[in-house]
Amino acid sequence: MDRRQKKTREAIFKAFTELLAEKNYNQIAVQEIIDAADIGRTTFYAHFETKDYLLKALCEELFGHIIDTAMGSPHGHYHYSCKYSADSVFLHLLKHLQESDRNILELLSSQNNEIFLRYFKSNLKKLIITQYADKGLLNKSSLPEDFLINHIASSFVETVYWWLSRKMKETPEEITEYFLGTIEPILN
Amino acid sequence: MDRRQKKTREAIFKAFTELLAEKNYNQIAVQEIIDAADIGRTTFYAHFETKDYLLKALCEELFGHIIDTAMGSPHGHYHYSCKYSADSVFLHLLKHLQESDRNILELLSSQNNEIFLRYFKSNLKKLIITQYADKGLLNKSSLPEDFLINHIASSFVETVYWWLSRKMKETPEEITEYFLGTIEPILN
DNA sequence: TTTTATACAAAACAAAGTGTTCTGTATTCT
DNA sequence: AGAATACAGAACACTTTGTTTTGTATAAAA
Repeated sequence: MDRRQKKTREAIFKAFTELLAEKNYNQIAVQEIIDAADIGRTTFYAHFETKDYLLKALCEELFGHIIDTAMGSPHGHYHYSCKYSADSVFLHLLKHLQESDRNILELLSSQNNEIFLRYFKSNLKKLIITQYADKGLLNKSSLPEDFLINHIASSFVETVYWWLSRKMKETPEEITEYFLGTIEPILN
Repeated sequence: MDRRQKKTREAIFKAFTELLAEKNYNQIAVQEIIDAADIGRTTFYAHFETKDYLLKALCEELFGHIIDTAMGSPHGHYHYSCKYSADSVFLHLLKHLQESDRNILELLSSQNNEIFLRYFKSNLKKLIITQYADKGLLNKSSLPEDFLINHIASSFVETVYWWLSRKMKETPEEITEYFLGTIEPILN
């Protein structure tokens, strides 16, 4: 990709992210993004058809990346049991969120959190399928498999939401414990 | 309240609800609502300062009413045990949703479902507090009480969401069973 | 280096939507 | 019957959107 394209794309993302952190999505004008990114009006529309497409692109970058890395090399070189590895992915995910260079947590705590939590959840399902469903960990329960997948994904996202709404007073380890405390009783 | 006010307020709600069922909230222009409600431009702004306030008012009417009736006379004349009564409230809630004259389910299944699910959840917490927290049913668990309240409310809303996304193939009784299957193991 | 392609900036544009103000009419409440 | 007020209609200034045009600068290819 052209260097110029990369630069302006990054500038747009950066400006958009900063605006999202401080005000409502609906109340952000395209012109504001353009001004903050310091680019020409034409340039913006050359990159993104509309504000909604920009949002979509941003979310795909943010969550696609996070989930992929969490799935890719989830637990180093150690040999965990199947179940422990499934559970520990969530701890790693929380740590990834904290350490992320991009301010995902800022977006998830902003006024626009519902938007991002929704994207987060939909991307998370893939991970749940890999970590639980494909390993046959959801068969013990009498509940339907896709109901459980939805439930686990929702519970994790809502746990993160609760964590953020309390200003992240707890450590990732504690949050993981809380989360697993709601999931493990169902699966056994 | 003036009859004229009631009429136009109803006309606006009706038009808005129908529009919400078929297209995205962000893409609904105030003018469209005005045209659909067949009222004057001035009249709309006399009733609602902005589209967001209209949404808020609609949600308060919809969910405030549903939750209140579910809390008010939850289980007829029978004498249930404390726990059973707490659980059965959710079955009643689902039935209320189905039977509602207003098309709440249509809104919850629409493109705008996140908006309404969020309102649903926030109103639901009051009910959870009444039915679980105030009865001391959340003390057995080692998890923090407000974490559990959030978790139960979220789980119910997400269960409803899952139900709707599957076109409500299951009965309210089955859905209640699924939902309680995710909650009861935690509380014991 | 030269050539070619293209990403960009700037300005102007029509179109649509927003929220307010004014005047006159119709309805409701007392 | 009279006073109050909710409403309709039109006009208004204003903001935002998305497109078009023209010219320049920069990157990739020869």
